[in-house]
Amino acid sequence: MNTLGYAILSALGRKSYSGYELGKYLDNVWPAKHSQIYPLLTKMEEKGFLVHEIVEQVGRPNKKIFSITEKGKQALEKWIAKSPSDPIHRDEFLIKIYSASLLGEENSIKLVHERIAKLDESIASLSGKITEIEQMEELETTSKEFGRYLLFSRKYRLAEEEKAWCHWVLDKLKNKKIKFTVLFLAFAGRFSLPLDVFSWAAII
Amino acid sequence: MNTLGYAILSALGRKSYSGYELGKYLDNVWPAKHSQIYPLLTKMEEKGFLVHEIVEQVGRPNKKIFSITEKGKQALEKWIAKSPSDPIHRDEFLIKIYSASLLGEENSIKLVHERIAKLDESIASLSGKITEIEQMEELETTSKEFGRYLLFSRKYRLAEEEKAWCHWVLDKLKNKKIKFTVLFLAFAGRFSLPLDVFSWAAII
DNA sequence: CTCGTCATGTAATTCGTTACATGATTGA
DNA sequence: TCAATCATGTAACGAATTACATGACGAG
Repeated sequence: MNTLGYAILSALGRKSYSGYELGKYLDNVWPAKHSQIYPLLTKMEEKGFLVHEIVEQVGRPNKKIFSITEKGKQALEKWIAKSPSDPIHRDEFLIKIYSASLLGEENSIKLVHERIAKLDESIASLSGKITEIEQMEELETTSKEFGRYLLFSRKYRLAEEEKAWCHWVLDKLKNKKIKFTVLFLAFAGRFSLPLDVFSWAAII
Repeated sequence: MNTLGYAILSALGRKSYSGYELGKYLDNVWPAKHSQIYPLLTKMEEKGFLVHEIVEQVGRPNKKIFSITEKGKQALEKWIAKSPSDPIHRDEFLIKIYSASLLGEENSIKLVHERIAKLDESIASLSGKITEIEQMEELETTSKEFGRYLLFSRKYRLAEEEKAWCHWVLDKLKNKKIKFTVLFLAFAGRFSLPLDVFSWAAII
C-alpha cells in the first residue's frame, strides 16, 4: 500500500469517515483528489483493511462510512513504527519569487502581498479551529482531538512565520538602499533576538 | 509546459547550468529526479526555449551546459506574471504524529526527536549558506544571489519555527505526567498530608 | 439562476519514482 | 574497499490530476 493508504488508515484509526470527508481531512497531511481516494478505499476494503456501511440520507446522496478493521490497525501500527520519509514541498510561489528581478519591483511586491493575503486567510481559519479545540476540557494526549490540535498548531505557527518572512522580503524590496538595516533584520531573525526591530531601524 | 519546465527556466534565467546541477537547485523549489529532468531538457530545447553546449572535462564525464533563449525568457516572464497555484506539502511525519496515541508516549517522543535532528541538520547547512551570501558586498535585489538568499532565509526561518513547535509538542507529551502529580498533590492537601510547600513547588 | 456543498464513481492523461545502464574519481 | 560525487540517459511502473458523469439542496 502507498502513503495515501496509510494516511487514510490513520484518519480512520480515530473516527470513521466517508470518502468525501476523508478528502477534506487529508488536505492537512497528504492532499488527494476524490478520484484517487474512492478507488483506493475499494481496494483497501478488498484487502480487509476497511469495512463500510451505507448511511442513507434525505435530501442529499447516501454515503459510505468506512471503518478500520483489526487487520488495518495492525498494518497502520507497523507502518507508523518505521521512520518517516522526507517531506515534499512543491511551491510555484518560490519559483516566482526566485525570479523576482524579472518581475520588476512593483510586481514582486504585489506577488508577496498576495501571499500574505492567503496566509492571513489560513491563519484566521486555523486560529478559529484551534480555540475551538482548546475550549474543550480534557485535552489529553490520548484524546480524539489531540492529533488535529498538534497539526493545526503547527500549520498556524508556520503560517505566522512565513508571513513575518514576507514582510521582511517586502522591506528588502522597498528599502533596497538601506542595506545595514536589512542585514540587521536578517541577523536578528536568525538568532531570534527579542528586540523591537523597528525601533532599532529607527535608531539607525 | 509544466511547472518543472518553468522552474528550470527560472534557474537558467540567472545562470546556465547542466542538468545535473539543475537537479540540486530544484530541490529548493520543485524537487525532481534526473530521470525527469533530462528528457524535459531535450524537449524544451526542441521547442526552442533552451540551447546547450558541451563542456569537455578531464577525469569526469562531459557535461551539457544549458542556457535560456529569448523565446524561453518570454515564456518565463509570461508564466511568472500569472498568480501562483497553491503549494503542495506531503509529509509522512504529520500522518504519524497525528496517530501519536497509537505509538505510545515513548515512541512519540522519539519520533519528534528525530524530526528535531533533521531540522538541526538543515538549519546548520542553511545558516552556512546564508552567511556565505551575506559576506558578499552589494547584495542588491537584482543580484544573482538575491533569489537564493530569499529562499534560504525562508527555509531557515521555517525550520527554526518548526523546531520550536517540536519542543512545544515534547512539552505537551511529557507534561501529561505532571498533571497527575499536581492532582495527587491537591488530593494529598485535602487530607493535610505532611508535604511542605517547597517540595511541592520543586516538583512542579 | 448560478454557484458551492454534498456525494460517489470511472477514464484518460500527465507527472513522478524506481530500476536499468555505464563508468571514472575521490575521500573515509 | 565501499560509498559518494560527477554525469547522462531510457524504460517500466505507480501516483496524481483533469475531465467525464450524475443529481439534489440551499444560499445569494
